[in-house]
Amino acid sequence: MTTTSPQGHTELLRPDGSPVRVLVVDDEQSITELLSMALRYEGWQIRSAGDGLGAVRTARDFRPDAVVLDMMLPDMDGLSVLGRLRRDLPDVPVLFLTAKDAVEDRIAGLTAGGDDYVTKPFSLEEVVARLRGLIRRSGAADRRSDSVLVVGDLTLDEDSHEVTRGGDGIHLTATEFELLRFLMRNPRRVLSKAQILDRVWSYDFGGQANVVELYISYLRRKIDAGREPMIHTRRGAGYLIKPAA
Amino acid sequence: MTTTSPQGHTELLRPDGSPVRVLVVDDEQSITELLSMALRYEGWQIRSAGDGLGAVRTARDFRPDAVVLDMMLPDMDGLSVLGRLRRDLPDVPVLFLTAKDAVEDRIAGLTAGGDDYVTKPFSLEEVVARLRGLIRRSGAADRRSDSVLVVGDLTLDEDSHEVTRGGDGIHLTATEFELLRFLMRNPRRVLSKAQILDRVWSYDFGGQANVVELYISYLRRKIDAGREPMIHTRRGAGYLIKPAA
DNA sequence: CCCCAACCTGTGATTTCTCTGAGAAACCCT
DNA sequence: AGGGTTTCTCAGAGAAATCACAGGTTGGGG
Repeated sequence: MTTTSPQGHTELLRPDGSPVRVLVVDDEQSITELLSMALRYEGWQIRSAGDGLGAVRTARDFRPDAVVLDMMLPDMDGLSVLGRLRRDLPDVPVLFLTAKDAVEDRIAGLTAGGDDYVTKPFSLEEVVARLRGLIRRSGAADRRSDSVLVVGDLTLDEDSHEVTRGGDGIHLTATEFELLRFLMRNPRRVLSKAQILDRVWSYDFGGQANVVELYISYLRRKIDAGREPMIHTRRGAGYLIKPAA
Repeated sequence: MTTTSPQGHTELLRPDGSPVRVLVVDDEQSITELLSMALRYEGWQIRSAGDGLGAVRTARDFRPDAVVLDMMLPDMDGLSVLGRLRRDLPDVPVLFLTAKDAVEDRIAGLTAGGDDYVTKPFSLEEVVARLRGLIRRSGAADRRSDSVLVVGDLTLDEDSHEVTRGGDGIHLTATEFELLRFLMRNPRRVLSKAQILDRVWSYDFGGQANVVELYISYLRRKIDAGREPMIHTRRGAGYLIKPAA
């Protein structure tokens, strides 16, 4: 089952129609706050914990549909937390947060059970997309919602990373793909450059705000090239995407 | 009967449509957890036990369609467990886990009856593949789903390990075969290097993640050589296989 | 109708990611 | 033990992606 969220895109719901529940675990409060805010915006119900013990305790009565778990916690290591979580909630999917330069071998085995991970610093779009994927595949959401976004004759497949316009395949880079996904998840809505920067670029991006203009330019070249444009500028406000019609 | 699993590939179901049940027996908890996670992800229902007695007791009321049994248990030796299991469930197929240097001839005798074994450290793809084979042949799954994966003009036979492209036979090494099988069981899906490493390489592999790149390179040489490529790189995301069309 | 802020986009430096050759070590079969 | 095969590390070449910068363009308020 899906319904329309305050943000305008379809959201996942549990079989009984109640919102999806996500537990966020990180010791840096700025991170839990950032994530909580972003995930609530998805229409999900969020709880957070700052350490492993709190996570296990919270999970027990909150019974989340998914967990976002930092691998680096003050009191226990990520794997122990995982083990304890799994004792109470054997099927809950977990999205791990790891440091970019963290030893790769810590990652080993984490995705084996269908779990997933993102490296810090992450972009919110990436976290949300992966979480949606995990929840979708775990069956916690009752609709086997498919992974394809459609706006007009433009399609974007989140599984295969395939993008087509009018049937023609279009190759996008990773950043272009995320930007387009964000636009397509919010069709007909004006998104400011600040919003785009906050969602699509990682939270520690320190560069020039005009990367957004640049990447919009790239996208137009690939998506609107010689066709009825779908990406529109609202001067002073931001950008929006809508069907060419 | 088959249906589409959360992962997108077809899964085995019992004649009455209920999920396949598998009992996992190992004294190392990290192993039972790893296996439970991976096998649940196949859509199967999993119970685990840490010793022979627990295994026999659990089997009695769980009535699994297959058992994964470590030969090295603290309380009894593998053969006794097997004997007791067979008293309650005469036909259940068993996948033995053995140490690499275990006495081969003993195993050989065991597998004569249709059982199978893998050596530790194993790869999850291998365990899953063997289990699928056992369950398929035992008739617990109602469709004798055939053992050939097909993507475009590429075929891979899980029983005979035969691989062909456009009718031509292709010789693959064991690792190449497992990698290709994993790709073909997830066609049109981007699989990250981490996912591939977690599924195709053994759980204790501590090496460089670029073995994946290397083996993709080998596969391309053998499968895509001079033809329309089927293996594609999604830079920054992973690899996927799809029909050349 | 003019001007300026906002926006667009070409260029190229830098960084990141991927591919693959060469060779060492392990393995296997006889 | 010996030769062929397989697995894997290492490292360099090459390709692709990201981004800063800057000059050009546009649109709308005054």
